[in-house]
Amino acid sequence: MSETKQDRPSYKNTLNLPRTGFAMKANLVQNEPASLKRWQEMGLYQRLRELGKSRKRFVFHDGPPYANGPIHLGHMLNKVLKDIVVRSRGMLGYDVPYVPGWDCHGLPIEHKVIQELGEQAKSMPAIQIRRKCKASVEKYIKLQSTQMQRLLTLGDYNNPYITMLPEYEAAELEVLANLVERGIVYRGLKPVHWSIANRTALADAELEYYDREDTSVYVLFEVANAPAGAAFTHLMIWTTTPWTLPANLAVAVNERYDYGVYDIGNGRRVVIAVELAPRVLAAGGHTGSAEPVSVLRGADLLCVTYKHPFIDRTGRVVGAEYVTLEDGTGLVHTAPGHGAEDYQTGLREGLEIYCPVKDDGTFDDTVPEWLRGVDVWTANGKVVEHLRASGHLFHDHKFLHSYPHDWRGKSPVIFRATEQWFISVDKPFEANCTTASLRQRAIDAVEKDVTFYPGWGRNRLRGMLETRPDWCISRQRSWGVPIPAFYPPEGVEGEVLLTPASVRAVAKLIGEKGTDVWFLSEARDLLQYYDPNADPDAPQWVREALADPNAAIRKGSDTLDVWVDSGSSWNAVVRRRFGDEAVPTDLYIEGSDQHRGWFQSSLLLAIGATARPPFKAILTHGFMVDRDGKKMSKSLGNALEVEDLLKDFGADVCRWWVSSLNTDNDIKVDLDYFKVAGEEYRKVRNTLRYLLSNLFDFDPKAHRYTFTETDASSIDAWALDELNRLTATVRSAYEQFAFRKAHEALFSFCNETLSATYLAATKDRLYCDAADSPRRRRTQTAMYDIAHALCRLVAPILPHTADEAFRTLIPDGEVCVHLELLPEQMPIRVNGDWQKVMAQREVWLKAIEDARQSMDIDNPLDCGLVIARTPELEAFDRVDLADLCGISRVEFADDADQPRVIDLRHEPRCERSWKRDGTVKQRSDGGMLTDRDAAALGLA
RNA sequence: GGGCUCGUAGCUCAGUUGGUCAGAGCGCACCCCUGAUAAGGGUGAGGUCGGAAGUUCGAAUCUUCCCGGGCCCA
Repeated sequence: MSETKQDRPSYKNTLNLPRTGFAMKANLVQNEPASLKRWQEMGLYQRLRELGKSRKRFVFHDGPPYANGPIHLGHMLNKVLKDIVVRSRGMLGYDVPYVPGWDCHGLPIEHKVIQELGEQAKSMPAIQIRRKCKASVEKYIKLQSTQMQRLLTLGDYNNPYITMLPEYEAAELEVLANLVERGIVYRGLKPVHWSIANRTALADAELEYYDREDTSVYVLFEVANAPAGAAFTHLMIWTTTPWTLPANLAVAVNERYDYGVYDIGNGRRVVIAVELAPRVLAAGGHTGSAEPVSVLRGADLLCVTYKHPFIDRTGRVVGAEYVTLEDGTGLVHTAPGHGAEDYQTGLREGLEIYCPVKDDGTFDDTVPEWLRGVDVWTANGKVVEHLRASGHLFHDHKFLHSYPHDWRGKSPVIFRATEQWFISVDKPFEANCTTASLRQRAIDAVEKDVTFYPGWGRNRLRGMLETRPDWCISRQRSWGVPIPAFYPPEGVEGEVLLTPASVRAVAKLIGEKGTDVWFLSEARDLLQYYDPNADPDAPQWVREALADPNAAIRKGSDTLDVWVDSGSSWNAVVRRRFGDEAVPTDLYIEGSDQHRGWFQSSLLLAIGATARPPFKAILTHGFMVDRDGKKMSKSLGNALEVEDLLKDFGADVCRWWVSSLNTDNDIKVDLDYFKVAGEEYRKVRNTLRYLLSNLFDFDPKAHRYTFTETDASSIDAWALDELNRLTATVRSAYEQFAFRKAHEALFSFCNETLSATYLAATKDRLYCDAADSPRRRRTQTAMYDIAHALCRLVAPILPHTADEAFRTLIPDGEVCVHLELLPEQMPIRVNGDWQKVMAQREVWLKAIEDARQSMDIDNPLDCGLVIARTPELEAFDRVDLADLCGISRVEFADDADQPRVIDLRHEPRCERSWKRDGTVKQRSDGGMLTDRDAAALGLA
């Protein structure tokens, strides 16, 4: 035990120890903004567009987030995924323009602005509200843009698309004009929440629910025409809104329920759902038997018709799934003009969407005399009394229920059918030499022309298309793109003006002045580009009215559903910026909720306008849930903030986390997962750092080693072959948008192939060989190529770290890894038996571990290994094999069926390399050295 | 209530058309190194594949039902 460091020469400073300026600690939070700034200053996005001029284009189109707050985790996931696509496709050799966009119009923003304004909003003209909305949107676009760029996403942030800019709005109206030209835009009735006080439609977000006392009534409808042998005379319905009874056109039943016939006296046999009958009969004070005379299925009632209790008309029984046994009688009063479900039923059954209530809440002249001009609240009482008097009322009672109120006026709202604009999904139109409906064309496209990632997206989108109703595209709002419709002057009969030519004329004006012009100008001025004489579709009144300077043409006050805004982006952005051939776009990426939202609105508008889908492929990702799989929300307190994550971990760690996910379904989020991602990131970073640090004295121009046939069995050839495998895996993963696969391969390569195997095995030669030894230079050559390739392979995921490492590897000042392409396969000859050797290594390591336990050896360098002599193994360098096991030497033996570990502690130990390889002896400087170390020092 | 979808070791995930498929990494435990050091290496322990029934010679993998999530509707 005399080998103490004190009395022996120290060789540490004769070693080629690693050194590098690439810090172990990433300091992402400080350093990433510097990368961002560097890329901005060098015009990285523009330079990539320049490089891309000669390349095939891959058009990826961004779905616009809503500009109404800071970005959240969902945005982070979405934007990072998109950025990995953009960067990886670019490095695969495509030209990938990326134009980020923002969705600006719509109720949530208007709602928030109005709420902030408070009382004064009521008296404010639309144009003022719009200006406030615009300011709010601009604020959030700025914020979100900064945050997205902080996530190191690359795009045309200097020239994004913004749906409230005139050029966008004009392009959107062009799409509308095309749909009008197809003949599939029409005006029809639809019930909406209606504020009588404000004479306006309200959206769900504008409702507040308060308790209200109303009268609920059980009403008898006399059967007009029942199936032969039917034992009933009346149907009993229940409603809490007696004022809607004048609009009753049907009674809905659930076909699967049992309905009983009950004798309630005076020859009346009434139908009530069996399950509800006892309650109903008791409530009505019925004293007779509660046993049904007979029982039938809901389906058996479908052909029944009945007489309206106070209007001369018959209604009929229809089936509806929404009929439940919670309240009422199991027979639901249906007024298609006064209820959402009733409306759907009405559409399906071909009923009139009948609404006798005017915008001031009073009845029109289509109702009986005694109700005309009466407001609905007064009508409630009148209807009840009328029913009572005529013997149609079985029971009535006051009750308290939660009822929607206008959040501004606090007054109760009603459901009222109003005129709205629709896009028909079932009306066939001519295009591409075929006649088919929008629905059919969309389904065909989904079946044949669109690729879905994951595949089940196709089923989902198709299912939604199959069942969706006509698209109601009008909203009674201020903050949106106006529907450019014109109505004849008061007192003049005539159809509304909305023709392809008129829409295009207004689109031209809006393209110049923006949609504010609609709210600021007279109808006549809005039509300045419109020539009715050149428009064969122009209604007659338009020609006359435009010719008469005194005619007061009225402009419409509806705006377009915001989904028409974003759904037009394939035209407003892709086609306008990149030309006709850029549509269909190669890829859309959004959360799976967009099967109903943007994917569908884009698909319908593009097919309606061009008869082609807007995209070739759709990639969807799931939603964030917490670690228990529950929905994330601020109110539950389980939401993480993007700002915090960026501050605590940095963008590259967040991106590394995103790339680790299986994004097909729900995505669990928890702070701990970011810590794990941080650990993995450090591993990757350290691996890169170690590669770089061992290249400190390597100049590829001067020192590159040329591999030959004889190097095929070297561990360096093995490592380069592994790099080729990695390259193939990662390229393929990027091509298939399988980022998790790329992530896994990259991590495994850094962690196992490099850190635990190759770098551990080559450490000795890098440190102890003569700096210029061919063996060392060969390893450095391999490591250089590996580092160079690895930087590029991780660049789409870790843009900052990859560039930092790349710039360390090539200390030129000018390079940027994001201007490079992904590596290709390198020509390298490798001994195919390496795979077997690596499998054997597992066995050897196990044997060594066992021996260290049984022989009480601490340091593996005190071990040698005897292994079977086979022609296969003898092709390999025994030093390589020993280094792979971290031991001093390997010997072959004919009798070594099982690997045999030998204790070398009795042999001399090299004071420089710490190996006991059998060549250690005292050298001319007095030190104990191996032959290799002596040679490295030039000693005899 | 309906459509689509998910539920594999503590965690994140692989598991093609049913037959060594019960796997990987992380984490954890133990050990080593101290010339990648707020680093590095080795070994090991963990799961009746959400539950039940069924089809089959054989199922994590097919069918049905149930339980628990998610998105979108109602």
